Amino acid sequence: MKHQQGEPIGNNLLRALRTDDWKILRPSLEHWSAPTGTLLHEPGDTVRYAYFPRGSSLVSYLVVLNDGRAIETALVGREGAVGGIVSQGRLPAYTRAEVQLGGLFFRIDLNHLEDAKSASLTLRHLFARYADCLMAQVFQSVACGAAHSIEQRTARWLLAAVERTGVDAMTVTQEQLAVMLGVGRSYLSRVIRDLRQRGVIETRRGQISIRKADRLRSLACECNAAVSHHFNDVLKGVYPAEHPHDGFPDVQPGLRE
Amino acid sequence: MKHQQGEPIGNNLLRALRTDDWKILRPSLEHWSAPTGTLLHEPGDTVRYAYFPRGSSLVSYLVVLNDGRAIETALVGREGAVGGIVSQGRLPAYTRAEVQLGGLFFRIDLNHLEDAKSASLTLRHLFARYADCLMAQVFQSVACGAAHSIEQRTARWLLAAVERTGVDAMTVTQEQLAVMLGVGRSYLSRVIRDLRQRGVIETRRGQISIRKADRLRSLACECNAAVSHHFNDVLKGVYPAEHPHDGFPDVQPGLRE
DNA sequence: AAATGTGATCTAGATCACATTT
DNA sequence: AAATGTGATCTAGATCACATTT
Repeated sequence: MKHQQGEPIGNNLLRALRTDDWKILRPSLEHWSAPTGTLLHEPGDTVRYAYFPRGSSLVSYLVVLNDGRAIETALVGREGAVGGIVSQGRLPAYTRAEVQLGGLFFRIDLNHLEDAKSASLTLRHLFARYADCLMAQVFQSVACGAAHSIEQRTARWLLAAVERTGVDAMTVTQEQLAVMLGVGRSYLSRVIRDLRQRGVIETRRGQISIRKADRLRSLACECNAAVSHHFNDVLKGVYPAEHPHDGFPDVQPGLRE
Repeated sequence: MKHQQGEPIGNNLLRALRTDDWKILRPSLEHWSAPTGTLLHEPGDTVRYAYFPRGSSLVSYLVVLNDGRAIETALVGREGAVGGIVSQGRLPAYTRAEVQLGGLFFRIDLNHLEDAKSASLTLRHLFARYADCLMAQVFQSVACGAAHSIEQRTARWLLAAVERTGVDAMTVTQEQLAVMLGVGRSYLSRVIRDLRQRGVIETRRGQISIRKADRLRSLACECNAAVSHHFNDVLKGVYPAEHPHDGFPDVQPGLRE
């Protein structure tokens, strides 16, 4: 909130910057937008930009296996950033990064980001803290996959998406979700049916809407809560809360076909 | 190799430092050792030190779930470091870090490490590159848990431990390994029996020895290879190779009760 | 045509219970 | 006593095959 003169930032990580750090970064931030399905980078690509999702924009990190399956490992929304965040500078990407829900972004050339990090210790530390939170999220996903049922993980995914975007209708086919979770489509279809029959969600072709977030929360595993707790320890106020938006518009309908 | 005058370092990440960066860090590195089972930090602890496993020392990162189970998310040996590596400075730990195979370490106060990072861009970048590789390892573990069988994951774990330590006999009970992988002890016992019957491993009470590493490699999933490939892209020469040691003694028997 | 639903069947892995080995 | 082995049984989830819906 510190550096807000009429310009809604729409990204909590950038909003958490000190005023002077924001001034360093601001000239290098480009306005950018992308529709659902856009690939930010593929495994092996040299990463040139960091992307900051704004408003309801959402990105998935995916590990692509030899057989072509792409398993999701983390979701990033307006609490964070994608691309060259953990590493410094331009490196080959390990993952695929795919826009899960289209919308607006800030984008920055990694050379500029590196310069900014060299210029400011506090800026560097903020990004390091975010990297720690992203790491925590991926750590938790390992444990989640090993320990929790498909119903729990499905509920977790839906909640994570809703919390980050502030949007309660996710545009995703059951097939896509099944691949991301690494489970069978046919079985997932039954899990989703059960959730629907209990009135927790609503479904349409290619879309799942949350009707009872609190019911979903009680069905989900502990994993989301554990991650958001770490965010609060390390980056207070960055993980999306109940009333999270800084006046940034939620919906970018044109980017969600 | 650059900065080696008779002192075997025993850690590939430190060995990859430029001579001048090594000179910055060396005075802050303390000799330290720990037996198998030592906890370096618990979830929520303020992390004060980074630890560099030397020789055959090996550390596990574990996520502790609400029900008390501790699922392993990454192994760290002489290719890396544990504690405050991704983050900067002292932060609450998200994971448990436990010594999986006792031995020697270098240890550094994180305040000193931060000072060194501030003093040297190249040192900072080396650690950032390592953080990227550690992240890749955890990413891959998410996909591995979702996609691969228990036999594949067991083979992967054994290989990862052998590659990092250079020791082909891991001191671990089947119960411990089952918990770390998040699988049933009883079922794992059968998987291990099958591997033994095929002559791939040998077992003793509380110990598993690798007899045919190449057979094990063909039974394991792709995940180890994918991670070591990324190490080679990003930190050439740091992931343990066939003849990895810089004259550092392999065995610290006193620390492995 | 792509997405979803669903019956039928299969199987990897979990769980229980208890014996055996170290 | 702790670790391991193993028979018996159960079940979450996978897979197949095909119908139905959008």
